[in-house]
Amino acid sequence: MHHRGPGHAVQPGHRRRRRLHGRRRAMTDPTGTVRTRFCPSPTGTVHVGVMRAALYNWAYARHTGGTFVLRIEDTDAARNTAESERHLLDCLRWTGLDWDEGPEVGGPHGPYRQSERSDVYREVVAKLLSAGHAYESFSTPEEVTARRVAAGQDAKLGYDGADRFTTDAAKAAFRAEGREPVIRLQMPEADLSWVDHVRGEVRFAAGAVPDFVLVRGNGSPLYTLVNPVDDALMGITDVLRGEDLLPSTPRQLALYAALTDVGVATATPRFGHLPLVMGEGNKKLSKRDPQSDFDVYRERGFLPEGLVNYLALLGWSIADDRDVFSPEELAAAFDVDSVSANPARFDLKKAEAINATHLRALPVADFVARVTPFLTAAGLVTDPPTVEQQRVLEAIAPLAQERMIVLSEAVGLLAFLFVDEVEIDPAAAEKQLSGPESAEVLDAATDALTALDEWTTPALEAALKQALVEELGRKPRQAFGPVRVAVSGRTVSPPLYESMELLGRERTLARLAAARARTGT
RNA sequence: GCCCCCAUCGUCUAGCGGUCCAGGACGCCGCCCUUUCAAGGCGGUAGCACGGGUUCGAACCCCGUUGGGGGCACCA
Repeated sequence: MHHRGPGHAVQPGHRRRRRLHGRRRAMTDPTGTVRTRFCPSPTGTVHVGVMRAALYNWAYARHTGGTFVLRIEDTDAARNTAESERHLLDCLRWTGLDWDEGPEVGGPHGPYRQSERSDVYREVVAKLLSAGHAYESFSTPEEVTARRVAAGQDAKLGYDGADRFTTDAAKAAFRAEGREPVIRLQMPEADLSWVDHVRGEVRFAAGAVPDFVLVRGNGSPLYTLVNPVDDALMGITDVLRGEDLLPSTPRQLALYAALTDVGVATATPRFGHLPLVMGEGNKKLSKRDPQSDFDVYRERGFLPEGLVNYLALLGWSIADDRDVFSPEELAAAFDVDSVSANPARFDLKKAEAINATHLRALPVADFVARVTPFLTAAGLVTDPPTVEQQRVLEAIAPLAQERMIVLSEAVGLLAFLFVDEVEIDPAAAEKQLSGPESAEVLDAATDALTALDEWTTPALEAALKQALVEELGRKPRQAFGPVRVAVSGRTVSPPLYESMELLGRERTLARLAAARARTGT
């Protein structure tokens, strides 16, 4: 593979300018191989935007021959559950995003769950405090707001730095009245800027970001502390995350400078802020939106490689004339520096089209293996399938495969082959099984097929065409519509003759009779 | 309100100053194929938000306007 890790010569192309600007970085660039991370907070459903971020981190690590780290950010005990974490890991595995370090696989920088790292944070905070980068702050949120308002300012400006120089005596007095301080980082006086992988140089003016809280009054650490500390300790070189976190980057930069000063960090990672995944109506795809739940795609029978392909397309393209590719091709080609800065709307239609392409490209045996669990879950085939069920499945698979978008559709499309009596879709019956014309067609078909001695696809085709098209004079769509519905229960089915052959003479004739009875003539 | 990000077909994108009266994909429309529905093949529809610069030349660079989005917690 072509390695283009940081520190290497810049590649041709427009992204070069970002790298060149990078020369002006004030802080130390990471050196060595790329280390990316995915650090979800397991709080319930898995969001597609979050999985896209995981995918890009994985792909960048794989592309550069680097390391992909998984870390669980469960500092908010009230919102995180073991069940959610299991589910998250399961989603990652299903998607094929294997991690080199993290829960269940270990690694040299563990533990990889923040709930197990309290001692680490305590130690770091002590260093920050004694070096004067952080301080105890006794102001309550109400007091801060009151001060802003009194000064005629917008309360949204946030904390005002009033406690930076609280004396020991004053602290003692606050403690005496039962107050517990939060610990804040003292922000530097200089502008904070970085060269973003996706956006180029981004700059925040000095003073624009208030001293922020690192540790709660009750002593528990916050994300604002823990996330950069762990990135530093785990040697993360490239932080690729959603654009919604971009405004917090100045704080991280300031913290990194402090961490470097006290010897906890050796370098500041590069950042890449990925475009947001939008839902309908130009809004960030929220957790409330059913479209955002990663599970629904799995359950509908999206292929992992199909979903990976589509998710990768949300902000990136592999070439100007192609958009279908495998996870391996993604890993080989992916470069964060060519990720688009535009927000991307999740387009279900396109996701389905991409998935359908992958589905059709599957070797038949593979397709059968993947579709079987869906049929089993629906109670159509046993687990494992019987020899006969397997035979039918393998025979119909190539025909079914090319008319499906997701695996779950196999249930509706193939059910008729695995039951004695087919359940007829009312709308289909209304359309094809009512009136004397339908009765006539079904009668003619029944006669022709009863007389048929060879029950094969070519024989069935010849007999039906002869009886319905030639003798009855029906147009093909009028001739075969009723027969199709009678046999399969739907207006959409695998090819008719093949289906009838697989179904066998007895069940086919029984269904024609049953349908004939419904015509009401 | 303040800070930040973004701006090419309806959607996702290619485009990196001339090779662009802007390419691909999804969608949509039409035709072909055809036993339904698909698939497949062929063709079509549709876009550089606006205004100023810079330049011999701008979708591409700069500034502004407008529009959209995100963030402003003792959540992550």
